[in-house]
Amino acid sequence: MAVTQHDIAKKLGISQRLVSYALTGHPYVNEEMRARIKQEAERLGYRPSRSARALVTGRTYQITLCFPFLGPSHYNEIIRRFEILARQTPYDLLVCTYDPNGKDGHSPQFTVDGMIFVSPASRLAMHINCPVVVVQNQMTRPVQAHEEVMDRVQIDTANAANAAMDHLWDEGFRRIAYVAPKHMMDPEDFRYSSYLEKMAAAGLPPELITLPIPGEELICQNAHDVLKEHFGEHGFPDAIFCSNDDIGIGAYGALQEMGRRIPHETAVLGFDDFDYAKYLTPPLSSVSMPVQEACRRAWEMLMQRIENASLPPQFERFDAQLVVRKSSLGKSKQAQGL
Amino acid sequence: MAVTQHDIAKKLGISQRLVSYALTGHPYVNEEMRARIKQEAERLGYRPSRSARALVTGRTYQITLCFPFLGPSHYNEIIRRFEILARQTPYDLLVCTYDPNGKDGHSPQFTVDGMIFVSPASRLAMHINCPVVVVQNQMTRPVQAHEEVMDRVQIDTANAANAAMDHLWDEGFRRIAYVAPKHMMDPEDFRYSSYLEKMAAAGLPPELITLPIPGEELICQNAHDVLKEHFGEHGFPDAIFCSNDDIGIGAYGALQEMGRRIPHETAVLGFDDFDYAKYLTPPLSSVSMPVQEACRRAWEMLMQRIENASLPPQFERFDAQLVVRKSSLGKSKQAQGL
DNA sequence: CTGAAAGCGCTTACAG
DNA sequence: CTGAAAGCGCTTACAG
Repeated sequence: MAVTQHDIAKKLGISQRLVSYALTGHPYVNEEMRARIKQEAERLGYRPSRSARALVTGRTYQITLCFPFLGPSHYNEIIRRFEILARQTPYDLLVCTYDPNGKDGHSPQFTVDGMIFVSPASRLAMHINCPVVVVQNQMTRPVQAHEEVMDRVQIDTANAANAAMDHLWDEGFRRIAYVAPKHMMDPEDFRYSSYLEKMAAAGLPPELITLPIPGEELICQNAHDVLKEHFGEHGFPDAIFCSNDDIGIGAYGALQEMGRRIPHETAVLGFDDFDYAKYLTPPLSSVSMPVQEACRRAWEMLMQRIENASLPPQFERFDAQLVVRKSSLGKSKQAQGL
Repeated sequence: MAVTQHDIAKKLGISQRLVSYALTGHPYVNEEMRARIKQEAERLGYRPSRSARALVTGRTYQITLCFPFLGPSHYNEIIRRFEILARQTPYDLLVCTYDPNGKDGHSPQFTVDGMIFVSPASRLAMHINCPVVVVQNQMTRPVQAHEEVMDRVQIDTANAANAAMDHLWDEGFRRIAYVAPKHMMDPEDFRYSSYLEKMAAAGLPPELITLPIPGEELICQNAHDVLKEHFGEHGFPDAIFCSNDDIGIGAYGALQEMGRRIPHETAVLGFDDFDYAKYLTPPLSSVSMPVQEACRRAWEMLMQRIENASLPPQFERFDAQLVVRKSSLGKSKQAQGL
């Protein structure tokens, strides 16, 4: 099968241990010998067995990145950021999905050096007995006991979500709909709660448009289909607050196909501020997430936790921020050509 | 440290081997004992060491998915598809980037059961001594000797790329620009060669707009910035042929900000047909890639190669297909309101 | 500096 | 059915 250190040693008439020392940079090897060994390793096409190394060192040099599902551009950006970070370290990156509602059924079965959970998985992460960092949106509920002992990077969405609803209101929109997949119609989520509160305060009925939980189908397509049907049955809202930008794009498509102009007839506001938002026609208002900073900090926390398991819980918050673009401007600002 | 099979055995007063048999489903264990062992394993929070298992079985149950870089929505869809496939098997998915020009410097150092290279990496993949499948676009050059012995899923882009250029021409556009990152300005790439040939046949000078090779910056933003500058200096082409849809979105942004209407004043045609294409304003013409089928087939090939290393080289081709939408319609069709 | 060896946590033939 | 054991490919203390 594969070439081992033993093969190299035999070829060179030396001990296997010397090969190991030479290859891992142990100082007790003279440089001439090290060079010969490395050359022979290369010649034979030697590749170290990560399993064997991991077994003896207790380190896999693998980090698992866990999402509730894949698809959203926002997650794509997160994977991209973590890959850039991982590339600068000896760690490799595993990507997997978990069932956020499953107890721990879908959670990765095997050992890695650390895990990063994106989003609501704090319940799941609790059962993992390796270094874990959770990147999650701030919730309306107080921090739970099991969360307080975890390393967490929190994105504060409360202000931004409130600002988004205030903005839509101030722009003069009254019939405002909220669109989200089923699992995000959650009173603990600030998007949802901000929406409900604002509408309740105004004495207006909420208009909730629920999408299926993302599976194999595409989120933007789900959104497009459901919204077209909704508009056909109930007519058009003045504004649509989307729980992410993928839904926002679906809304753009639905409105456009039905001849409805954005924002003149129906305004759209997204969430996550993905890369494309500012280049859409019209540019999509959204809530910007500090992805790069959050990922960098999460990675740093994880590295420190791996170094030192007894570190006190680490915590850092970053603010999400409303970004107003043309897609959510009311009649007065539109007239000003803003 | 972590709980081992030995710990479970000691607690139950049985041998470690019995624990192993019980957990891996070996028939030589009576069901009552198996249940007791499984229960105790659960109670202790046992998780098998993948390193130890891999060391003895020679299987890591890990597959590495390699991209030249991350970022494009098209790659996001590919990751998503492979994750869905992997989830139905015992395999985990690693995601990494490689330097397509490096000899093998950046290639993953460690052993996995198989690798999937997306895009041009055939040179690199050649040096890997584990099962490899390459998913690549058809090239203008003949298949090379080292490629013929590899398992390959090929996307045939020749017809679609020609059809795209013919379409732009037939719609009446004459000043057509081609936009691509530097490494894709490659005569072996059918997008580029189709473009050059069509322009040459028409006796028109090519208008090549070169983007930097994707790094940490975003592709759509690079495209946006470079295009704005180009338009400012050289004015607007009649149509823009983009080597992927991320660039297409950047073009939308640049044109929109400069007050140029699509397609009335400048048409845009993308490549990859990402999820958002049909929901953009106007819907983006593109070339649709059979991502789901290609990924499914690549995964199947890899599983078969792992089962049987002596299988003859596997090969399958899928066709890319031009999808005409509103963004590339010429004046006559626009007038018809199509 | 180097040889002979223990051991990481598993799987799996080999005897009983 | 089960006990005692070999061995996967490494790293690393322990003697010399």
